Amino acid sequence: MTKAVKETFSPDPAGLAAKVRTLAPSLTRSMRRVAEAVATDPAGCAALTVTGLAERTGTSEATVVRTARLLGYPGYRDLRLALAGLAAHQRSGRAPALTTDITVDDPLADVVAKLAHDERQTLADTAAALDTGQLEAAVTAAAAARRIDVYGVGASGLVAQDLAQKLLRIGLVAHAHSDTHLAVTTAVQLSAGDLAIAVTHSGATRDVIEPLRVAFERGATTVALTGRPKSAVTQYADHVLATSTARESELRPAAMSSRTSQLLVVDCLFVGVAQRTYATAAPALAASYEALAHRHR
Amino acid sequence: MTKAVKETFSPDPAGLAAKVRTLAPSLTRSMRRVAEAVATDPAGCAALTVTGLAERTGTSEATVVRTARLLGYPGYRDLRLALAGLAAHQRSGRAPALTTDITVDDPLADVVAKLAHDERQTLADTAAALDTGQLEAAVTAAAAARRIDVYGVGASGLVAQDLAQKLLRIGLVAHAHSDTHLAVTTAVQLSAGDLAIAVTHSGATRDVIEPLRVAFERGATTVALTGRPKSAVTQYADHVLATSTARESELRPAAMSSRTSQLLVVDCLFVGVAQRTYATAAPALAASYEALAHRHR
DNA sequence: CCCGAACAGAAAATAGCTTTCAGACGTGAC
DNA sequence: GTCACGTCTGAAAGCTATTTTCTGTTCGGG
Repeated sequence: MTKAVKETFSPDPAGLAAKVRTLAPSLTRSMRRVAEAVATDPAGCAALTVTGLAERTGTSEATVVRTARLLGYPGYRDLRLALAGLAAHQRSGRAPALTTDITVDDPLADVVAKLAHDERQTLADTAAALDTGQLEAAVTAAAAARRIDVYGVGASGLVAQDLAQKLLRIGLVAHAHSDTHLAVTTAVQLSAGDLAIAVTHSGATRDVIEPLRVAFERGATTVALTGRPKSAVTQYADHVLATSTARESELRPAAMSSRTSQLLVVDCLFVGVAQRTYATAAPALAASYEALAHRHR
Repeated sequence: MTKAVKETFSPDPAGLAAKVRTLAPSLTRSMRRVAEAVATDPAGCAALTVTGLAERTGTSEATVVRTARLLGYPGYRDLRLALAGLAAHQRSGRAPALTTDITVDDPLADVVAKLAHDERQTLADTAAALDTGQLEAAVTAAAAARRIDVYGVGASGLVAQDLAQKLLRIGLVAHAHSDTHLAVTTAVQLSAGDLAIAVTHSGATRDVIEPLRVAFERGATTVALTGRPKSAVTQYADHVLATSTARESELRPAAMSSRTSQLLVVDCLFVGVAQRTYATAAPALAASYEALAHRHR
C-alpha cells in the first residue's frame, strides 16, 4: 500500500493579480493586506516564509494561510511556489533591450548578455541561410577525398585548423595551412579526387584565394567558406558555403561573429562527413578519446 | 540586533540543466540520479517534497538535500522554488523538440538544425552561468598585465590562440602556447604583474596545468577557463571562468560544444579588456583594420 | 446591555526540511 | 588477498515551517 501522494494544485499562476482584485471586496481587512502584498511584489513574497509574510503585513500566520486558501491554493506552500513561478515569468518577460551596440561603459554583465545574444543570433541566421545542397556536395567531396587541404589566415586560420583537426580525428588526411607560400606549394600537388577548402570571411583575402585558385586549376574539388557569396574567392570554388555576417561595431570586430558562423558550418561539414564515413569514423573517434584519457590526471 | 533574515539565494534559475551537466562528473551515483531527475523534469520535481523526490529517485532525503547544496542552493526548499520558476519559464518558452541526438542517418538539414540549436543553447547556458565577478577580476588583471601567456592544447589550443590574437590586436603582449615544454620554460619567467591563462575543458589536462602551476608559484596572476570548476586546474587558479558543458554524443564530441562556450568567454574577456584600455585599444583596432585592408583585393 | 457571528491571533499539532551518525562500499597500500 | 582508510549513503533524531485548533475580541442587531 503506497502512501497517498499529495497533488500540488496550481489554479491560476498567471492571473494572480487579477484574482486578488476580484476577490478583494469579499476579503477581510487582514486578508486584503496579505493579498495586496502578494499581488504587488510576488518575487519578494516568494522569498518569505509564512511567518515572514505575516510580520511584513502585520498579521498572523493563520491569516496568511487563510488568504492562500481563499486564492485557491491548498496552503501557503503552494501559493509560494506559484509566486516563484510568477516572479520568474515576470523576469523573463522583461526584454533587456539587447539591440544596442556594446559601448565603452557597459557593465560586464551587459557585455556578456549582448555578446551571447549576438552570437546566438548569428547562429540562427547561419543555420537559416546555409544551403544544404552545397553542404551536401561539400560533404560528399570530403568523404571521398584522397586528401583535404584547408586554407585560412588570421581569425579564419583558426577555423581552418579546427576543421583539419576534426577531420584528422576521423581518419581523413587533412591539413590546415596559414602560410601562403607553403599553401601554394602544396596546392600544386593536388589533382582530381583531392579537396581544397578556403576559409575567408571577406572572400577577398589574397593569401587564401591564391592557393584555392591553384588547386582549382589542378582539377581538385574546391569549396569556399565565406560571408560574401559573390566575392573573388567564389570564382574558383565548385561549392560555396555561405556564412552569416552580424552587426559589427568598434568593440565587436567582424572577425568575432564571422568566426562563430564559420565554426557552425565547419561542425556541420564535420558531422556530415562523419555520418558518411561512419564505419571508420566511429572507431577513430573512440580511439582518439581513449588515447587522450591518460593525458588527464 | 535584529533577527537575521534568511535570504533566498537563487544562483542560477535558467542554466540549471547546464549546471547539472557541468557538475555531473563530480557528483556521486545517488546525487547524479537526483540531479538528473531535477534537470529532466523541473515541473514534476517542483511538486514533490524532499521525501517524495527521494522516493522517486530511490535515494534518501539526506541525498536530496546534499544535491540541492551542491547545485548552489542553501537547501531543498530553495531549489524547489527555483524549480517552480524554471517550470513556469519553460511553459512560456515552449522549446521545440530538438532534444534528440544526432544520428547516423539524419538528413543534413536536421544536422544543421540540431547543431545550431545545441550551440545556441550552450551559449545561453554559458552566459547564464558565467560569474561576472570572476570575469571582472580576470579582465582587470589582463588590462594591467605586463605580459599575458595563454596555455591550451588540442581544441582548446585554438581557443587559446584566438584569445592571444585578439589581445595582440589591441596592443597587449599576449602569447599562446600549445607546446608544454615551451610553455613551462616561458612560465618560469613570469612574476607578479604577469597573467597566465589556462584553457582546458576537462580541467585535468596535464600539459596545461603544469605551466599554470609554474606561473602560479612564480607569483603571476592565474586564470583557468574550464568546464569543471572543481577540477585539478583550479587549485592553481586565482580566478576561475566556468564554461558550460553541453549534451554530447558519439557524433558530437565534447570538444565541439566546449569550444563554443570557451569562445564566448574569450570574447567577453576581450571586450572587457578593450573597454578598460579603450584609449589604446580603439586606435590599435582601427590600425589593424587598416593594415589588413590592402591584403584584400 | 446582552447575544451571536465573524475575525484575528496565540499556541498546539503536524508535516517537511536539515543534521547527525553509524554502517556499507570502494580503493589503494602492503 | 586483506587491511586500513576515506567516501558515500540512508535511518533516524532534531529542528523549522506550516497548518490546525481554539479562545479572546469586535461589531452589529435584538
